[in-house]
Amino acid sequence: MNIGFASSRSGLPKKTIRYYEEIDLVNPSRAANGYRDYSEDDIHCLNFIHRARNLGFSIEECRLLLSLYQDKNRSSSEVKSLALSKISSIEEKIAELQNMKDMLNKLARTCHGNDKPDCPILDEIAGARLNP
Amino acid sequence: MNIGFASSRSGLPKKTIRYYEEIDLVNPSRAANGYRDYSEDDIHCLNFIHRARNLGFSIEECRLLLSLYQDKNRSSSEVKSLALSKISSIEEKIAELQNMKDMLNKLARTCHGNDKPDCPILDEIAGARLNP
DNA sequence: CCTTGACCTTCCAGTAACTGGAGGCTTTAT
DNA sequence: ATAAAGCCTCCAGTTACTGGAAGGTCAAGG
Repeated sequence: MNIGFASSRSGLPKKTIRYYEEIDLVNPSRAANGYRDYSEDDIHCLNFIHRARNLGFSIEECRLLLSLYQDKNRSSSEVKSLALSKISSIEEKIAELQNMKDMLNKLARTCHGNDKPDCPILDEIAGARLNP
Repeated sequence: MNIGFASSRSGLPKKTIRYYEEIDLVNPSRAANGYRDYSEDDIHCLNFIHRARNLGFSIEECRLLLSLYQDKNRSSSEVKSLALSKISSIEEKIAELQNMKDMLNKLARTCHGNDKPDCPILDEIAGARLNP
C-alpha cells in the first residue's frame, strides 16, 4: 500500500513516515513506479513507533524498543528498565515545570495588570529577587 | 568588559552570548582590537534574559519582555498576560507528561522484568490496548 | 625579544524530530 | 485529453544553542 494509505492507517503524517525511512527506522519496499509500498508489518512498526513516541520515547529509544520487540530472545527486564528510566526523566521534567509555574504564579499574583508601566514581574526578572 | 567576564557575570556560556548577538538580542560595542566589549547595561540585559529563560520564556518572548522592560510607557497588563499564558502552556505540558508517566507506570507494573522474553510493555505498545 | 598559554575572533556543522515548499513524475477520474 | 490528486526527491527552516577548526591578540616569564 502506498504512503497515503500508510499515513491514515498509522496516524502519522506522510512527511514523518518518509523521515522514518530516511533515518532507517521503517524501510518499505518500492513498487515498479518507484512509489513506497508498505506491508502490513511496516504498518505495524509505524503504529508501534507512533505509540512509543506518544509515551515520550525518543527516536533512538524507539529504535531500541523496536529491535527488542523483534528480538525473540530479549529479556523483559531490559524493556522494563528503559521504561523506568523514562519515568524518572519525565518526573524530573515535571518537577522543573512545576517550579517555573510556581515562580510565574508568584510573580503574576503581585502584578496589578493595569495600564500603568509599574510591573513587579519585570522588576523581579530584572533583579532576580524571586526568593530573597 | 570582554566576553569571558560577561559570561561569568551573567552565568551564560560564551557561545550563548555570541549567539544572542547574532540574533540581535544583546549587541555589545567593540573594542579597538575587535573584541566584544560589554557595558553594565549589556550585563543587565544578559542577566534579565538568563532569568526569563529559566522561567520558561522562549527567546522571542524574552525579546518582547526586554522591549517591554525598556519601554517606559508599557502597561503592566501586557506583561501579566504573557506570564499567565506561559503559566497555562506550562500546565498543559505538565498534564501531558503526567499522562505519559501514568501510562508508563501502568505498563511497568505489569512487567516482571526478568530474563524471559515475555514482555507486557512491548505487547501493549504493539497492540495499543492501554485503556481497553 | 620570544614563547607559551589563555584569551578572543569568525565560520561551518551538528543536534532532535520533523515540517514546508519547489519542481516534476504518475495515476485516476471525467 | 486534461485536470486533480498523489507520489517522488531535494533543499531549507525550525529552536536554542554547542562543538570545533583556523587564526588573531594579549600578558607573563625567561
